[in-house]
Amino acid sequence: MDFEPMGVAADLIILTVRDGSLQVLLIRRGIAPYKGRWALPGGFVRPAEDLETAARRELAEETGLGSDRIHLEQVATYGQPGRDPRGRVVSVAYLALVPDLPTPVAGSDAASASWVGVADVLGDPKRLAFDHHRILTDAVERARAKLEYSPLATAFCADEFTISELRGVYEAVWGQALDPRNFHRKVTKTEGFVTPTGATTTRDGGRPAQLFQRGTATTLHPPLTRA
Amino acid sequence: MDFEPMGVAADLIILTVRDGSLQVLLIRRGIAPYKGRWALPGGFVRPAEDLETAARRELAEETGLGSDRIHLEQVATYGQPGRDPRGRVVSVAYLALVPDLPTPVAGSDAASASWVGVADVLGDPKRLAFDHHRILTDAVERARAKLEYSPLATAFCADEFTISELRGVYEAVWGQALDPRNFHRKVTKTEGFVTPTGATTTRDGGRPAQLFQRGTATTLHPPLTRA
DNA sequence: CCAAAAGTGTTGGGGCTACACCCATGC
DNA sequence: GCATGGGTGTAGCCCCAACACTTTTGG
Repeated sequence: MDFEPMGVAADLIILTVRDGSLQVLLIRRGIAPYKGRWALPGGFVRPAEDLETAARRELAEETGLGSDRIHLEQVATYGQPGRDPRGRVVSVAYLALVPDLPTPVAGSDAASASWVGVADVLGDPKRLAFDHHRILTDAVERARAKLEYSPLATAFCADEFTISELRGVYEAVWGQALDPRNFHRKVTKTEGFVTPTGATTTRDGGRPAQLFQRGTATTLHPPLTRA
Repeated sequence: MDFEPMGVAADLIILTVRDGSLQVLLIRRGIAPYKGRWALPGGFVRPAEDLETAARRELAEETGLGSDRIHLEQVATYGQPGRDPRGRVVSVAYLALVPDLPTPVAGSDAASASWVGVADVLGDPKRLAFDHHRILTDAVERARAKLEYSPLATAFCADEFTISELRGVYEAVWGQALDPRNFHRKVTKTEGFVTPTGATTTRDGGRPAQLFQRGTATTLHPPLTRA
């Protein structure tokens, strides 16, 4: 075997919807390089550890969540020579979608981790360390695209949610208002997207709304459409 | 920096359409492990080399094509401990789509490289070395999905092609017959999918067919649909 | 002339957008 | 009662699958 050894890291793009906007969990770097700049959480993959296991471990460290039920998927791998000034590091990016957490960034080991609006970060290419702006761009586009043809938006919701809360997720991620009536019909008619629990809530005001859980579908036929 | 060094490889899934079926380029391994078994072509990323550059280099070695004009995209990264018995190797998989090459597997350095029907290989999970069956499965599904919403099918065609040749690509990749008349209308009406060259050919028999080139679109609105 | 493939026209049905309208709650 | 959001009905439009039909070649 004749290869140059490299560092392999798992970096996380942890997205949530809070206060009607899409937000990403960032940490402020305490050490060089890029000391004081914002960065995506992440760390090196351990010798006997699977890539996804490493990503779940980092996720648990950052959010304090036993992360089995959190949606996590690989996005892409970034390996430009020079992307990390300390040496040759290849980074595998994982996208995590989490519900609005009651405890904001609990057991985090990073001194300062916080939720930041995605629109703000994407608007300033110099805000993030390394090539993390590029990674975030790719991950957010992946999330936006997947809302169209998968039931993934439910990953942003609590166990039980109303249709209008689900619509709020779409509106935050896509940055676009949707017709509440047509959205309601489309979601409830699509086989396996959501299943009613029988309960209702008035937490959104107005007439009581039915509560739903995630369904069993993995793809949406037909898809929802942006713009 | 406190990390365990790992080998990073770029593996290739090179697909083409020949004789009406989707085929993949495989090499027969001359050395252990998995000696004598079929495998995807690939190799280690060099110290100062970008991941995609490594993939293009391997592609050129296997196909003999100056590969600038070949479609190449990253699919996913595989890093299970134990996936390579020789040590910890993380493999970044790249999907390449090539036209039916006049010279079958020219400048290949591997003793025996050949085109194999994808359906055959996918039907037998033990045919390929390492976790390459899994990698191939993922890459083929990616290709099938992308034909729906991108003009990527043209990557399988020569510089000039007829609509029915393009339809043949769809039928081979999706394993499904399409209506020639509706397909023709859909493709030619979709802005930027194909542009007519003005020339015609009778190489497919029957009435002369117009020749087309790839257009400039990157996504198809509306998409073509399977099943 | 006939076979074969290219390409156009047409029609009926399904789904979707846009909006009118009614329902059930809190205050 | 009135504001607020939940949910249903429906009309018109567009798209699209299905298929009849015409065109242009080779043999």
